[in-house]
This record gives sequence, C-alpha cells and structure tokens, in this order.
Amino acid sequence: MDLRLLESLVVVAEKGTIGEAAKRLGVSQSALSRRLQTLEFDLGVELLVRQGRGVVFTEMGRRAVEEGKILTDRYGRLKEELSRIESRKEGVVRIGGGATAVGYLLPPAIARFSAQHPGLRFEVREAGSREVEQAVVAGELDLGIVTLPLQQPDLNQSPLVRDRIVLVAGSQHPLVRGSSADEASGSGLEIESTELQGLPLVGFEKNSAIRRLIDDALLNAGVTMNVTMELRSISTILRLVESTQSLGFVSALGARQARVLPVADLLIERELALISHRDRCLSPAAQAFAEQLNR
Amino acid sequence: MDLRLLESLVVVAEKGTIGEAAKRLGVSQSALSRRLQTLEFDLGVELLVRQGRGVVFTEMGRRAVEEGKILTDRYGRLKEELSRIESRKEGVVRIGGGATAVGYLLPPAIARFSAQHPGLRFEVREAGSREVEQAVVAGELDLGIVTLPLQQPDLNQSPLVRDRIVLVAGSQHPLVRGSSADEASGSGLEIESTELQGLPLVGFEKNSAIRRLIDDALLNAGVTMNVTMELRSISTILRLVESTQSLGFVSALGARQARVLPVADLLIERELALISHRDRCLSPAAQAFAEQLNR
DNA sequence: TGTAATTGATGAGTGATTTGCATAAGATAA
DNA sequence: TTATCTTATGCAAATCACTCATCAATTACA
Repeated sequence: MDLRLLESLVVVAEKGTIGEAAKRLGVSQSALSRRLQTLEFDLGVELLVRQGRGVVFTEMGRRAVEEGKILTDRYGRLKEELSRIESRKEGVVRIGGGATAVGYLLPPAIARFSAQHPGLRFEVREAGSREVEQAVVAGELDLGIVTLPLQQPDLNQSPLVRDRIVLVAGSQHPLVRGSSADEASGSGLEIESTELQGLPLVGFEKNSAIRRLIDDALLNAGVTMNVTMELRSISTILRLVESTQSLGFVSALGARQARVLPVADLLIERELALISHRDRCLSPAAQAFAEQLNR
Repeated sequence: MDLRLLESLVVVAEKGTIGEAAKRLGVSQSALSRRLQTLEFDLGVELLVRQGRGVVFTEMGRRAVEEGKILTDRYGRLKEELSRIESRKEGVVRIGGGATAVGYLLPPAIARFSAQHPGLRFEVREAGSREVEQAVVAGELDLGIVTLPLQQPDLNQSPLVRDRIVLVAGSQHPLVRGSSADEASGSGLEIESTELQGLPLVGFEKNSAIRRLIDDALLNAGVTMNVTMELRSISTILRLVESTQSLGFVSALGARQARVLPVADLLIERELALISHRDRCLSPAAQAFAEQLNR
C-alpha cells in the first residue's frame, strides 16, 4: 500500500523505460526495477511486460497508472491542504450560541474576522446554552457562547460580556410615558417593578437560560407577570411586542433600536462566556477567532 | 507516501486510542505510535494530541482521516478491479476495422462474445486498413481487422476470411438479365468484364485498400469504368446503386441481400486478417476475443 | 491525597526491506 | 554476427519498521 510504488509506475509510463524513470526519480535502475516487482506482487497482477526495448503496459498496468495519478495527486493535495489549515489560510470554525450571541454578537465578529482571513469558513449553530455546552463537550462544536454558570465540567471558559436584560414595550404601550423614541433611556422615565404585576409578557422558551434568569428576577422582586407567548428569537419577540402592544424582556444587545423601559428596581444581568473543550485542542482557525473575541 | 500510515490513522480515529487500534491492526502499540509519528512528519502537521485518556484529533487530523478513508478505499477498489480485469470479468477491447469488418464481421462476433462475457466493453473504430494498422502499432487499438498485405512491420497477423468483391447492380439495371432476385447467383446469368467498359460505377474512396484492389483488377482485365461517386460505407453504396440504377463493387459479405451480378472473367478477392501488435501484450479481454474470432 | 490503572512515548535490539553497485541476461538493430 | 540498449539479479550495506520492556503522564478511585 505504498503510493511511492504507484508513483514509480506512473513515471515509468511517462518515460517509457525503467532506466529513464529511475533517473527522474533519483534512484538506481535496479531499485526501480525491484519496486515494480514489489508493486506487481502487492496488486497481484502483471502490470508491464519487460522487453529488450523498454517496457510495455498491460491493460491492468494502464489502469493502475490512471488510478496511480489520481491517488498520488490527491495525496499531494491533502498535504497542501493540511498546511494551509495549519497556517490558518483555510479551515472551519464551528461555533454555537444562544439567540443573543448568534444574532447580535457573532455577526460583526465574524465579519471582521472574515475580512482578515478570507479562507476560513464558519458553521454557526443556534441553540440553548446548555445544548451548546453539550455540543462543545461532544466535539461537535469548537466554540460556544453561553450564559454562565456552566453545567458541564471539562470546559474552558472566558468571560466575554456582561449582558443586561431590559424590558421593551410596544410604542403605544400605556407604560410608555411621555417623550419620543429617540430619547435616551434612563432619563427619568423609569417605572417601578410593581407596575408590571400581572401584565402580559412575550417571553423566551421555558427552560432556556435567559428565561430562567428573568423568572428568578421577577420572583425576587415579588412580581408575577403573565407570559402569553414563548419564543426563541429576539427579533420575533420585538415584533410581537410591538404588534400586540405588550411587554418583553430581551438582551440589551438585541434591543438597541426598540423602546426600552427602564425599571428602577429590577437589574437583570447575565454573563456570556466563550467556552471550548478543555482537552480537545482548538483548530488553528478557531484558536484565532477565540483570541479575537477575547480582545 | 505510505497508505498504511493513513489507514492506521483512520483506525485510531475509529477506536479512540492507539492501543486499541494497534490490536485491531495486529501490531504492537509502540509500532503504531511510531507510525503516527512518521505520518505526522511526512504530512508536516500535528494530527492528534496525545493525552492521558486516548488521543484527540486536531482539525488537520480529522481532515486527514476523511481523506485517508477515501484513499485507502480507492486503493482497495483498484486492486479488486485489476484482478477482475485479469480474470476477464471486466475490461475493454479496442478494435478497429474497415467498413466490411465493422459493419458485417464484427457485430455478430461481438454479440456472441458479449453474451459469454457480460462485463466486457468494446470500443470499435471504423477506418481504412492502413489507418487501423497504424493505430494498432501506436497502441491505440488492441486489435484490427484489415486487408492483407500489411504495410507496417511489428504486427502479428492471423488470416480470418477470404472475402470476394462482387459486382452489384440496381434492380432495373440493363445488365440484370432475366429472372427474379431470389435466384441464386452464378446460375448462368454471368456477364463478361468487357460489358462493363465505360459504365458508371459507385465506388469506395480513392486510396482505400479495397478501392485499390478493384482498380487493379479492372486494369488487369483491361476494362475502364467511370467512377461517378466515392463513398466509405457499403450500405450507402448499395442504396446509391439502387437509386441511381448504376453499378458497384462491394464485399460479398455486405452484398448478400443485394442483386449480385456474376462476372465470368473477373475474380476479385482479398484476405482479411486479424492483427495485433507484436510486442504489446493483449489485454485478457482482447486475447479472449481474438481467440474466438480465430475459431 | 495517595495509589492503581490506563495510555502513549521511548530506548535497545532484531529482523525485514530497500538500495546501490556491478554484472548477467535478454532483445533489438545494423 | 556484434554492438547496443534495457531489464533482472547477486551481494553487501544501509535503512526502516517492528517487538519487547520500560518510562512518563494522566486519570480514576479509595
């Protein structure tokens, strides 16, 4: 199963004689003659007929030459590809995260990174934080951006951003008092958490990390809200908040353009961290991307 | 460039540890460990990270495994294909011949042979005898069926059939005397060659072997005919002979259903022979086909 | 924390493989 | 026939790959 033997056969086919091919390959004629014998033994068929005047290929020989070209070529390409991957000219970054990370954190980061590394591809997976954790542990993903704290052990983590969860409301919502949309938040229009009691809320899915965070915060504040819909995506929540003139809690990162209602006595925060498998080594591309994210 | 090294890597990927993979491969753990080092050196990149608990693949390693599967698989298939070729279960017969051979000799022979050897394919090339000769010498064809004598040296020849060239005429042609088409030829309706003097003739191309044969025969008989058209295919000549109510000389093999005019003092014969390159060895399939033709 | 177990790497010795050189053997061309 | 070209082969040297035994690193568990 030595490709050098097939390669030798290919060169012999090009040159027509074993002696010439040997020169080209930089080995002695006798060595090449024996290589061909070995190859014929390995493949179990007669590849060429030796005659006084050079060699002549059998049909099997011709076929072996054809395939030999393909195989040696592929081997060479593989070698080149591998060093391109190593030098980060090529490669894949498999990264996963929740709605906020995938929707608002990743796009600009990927855009910036891609500009510097045109050969690198991304595979992005959107899923819940705990699901992403598992995928990283399983080796399906190189990196994950998840809400702390982690459940799984064996993960490297590095804090990325502290993310505030803010209350957003439809533009005609009764709680939206005074002033226009372009007014900065936190400008004295604050409301109290008690005012939220019993109001309808468009929320994230049950069991998602962010949902649990919000539920806990409301519980602590002694407020009960009425979750009327459960969704996965921030943009859908924002649209529904507007169209149903109700309320929602979303990441400040995703709420920038929407109407944010500051709640005086309700601070919901979470920390998003970049995770990777502790043992498994990162691909050069993922390594570089992780470094950029941490900067 | 040893596929066994890549194959080893593939098995390690399947088993997860070098030790397990070594058992599966039937070598010692240390041997396999060194194989992997050799492979990493050959490819110039780190393929896997050794840890206390098994090994973990780098991105390059994963890529190498993917490609390794393909390469080893192809090598295996090649080996199988070669032995199928050797045992004549597969293969190609490249054969060439003139109009008569390709049109009337080869089809039944190929049909019979294909029935016995379903895996074999044919590449048939129609060309002039001398062109076929050259193609056989050049190794483009395995076999040829040509008119003797040969021009090229270095050819094996074995006589196949003695072929008579007969005169055919359109059904309304003045020379067609008496009786209907189903009457056997040579039954007393013979004409003399002198009767052909100056008559229009649909003939083969100038420079073709059969044309020269006919020209020579007419010259010997002291008859000059008027070649009004020059064609390559027997069936076209037969159609034109009928539609223009003129005369033509074609092989008796191809003229069976047409109106044959026996000429008392004109015997044109040629010998068709199967040729192959003297040095170049025949593929098993071509070998078998040649044997059947000679039988 | 310490100890046993698991797993890979390494040094040394050995056998197999590959190579080069010189030469023989086979075929071709003149 | 001889000269020439081409491949095969005997032999010795070098190289390579393997096994065995052991070490080193990590993990699992008490």
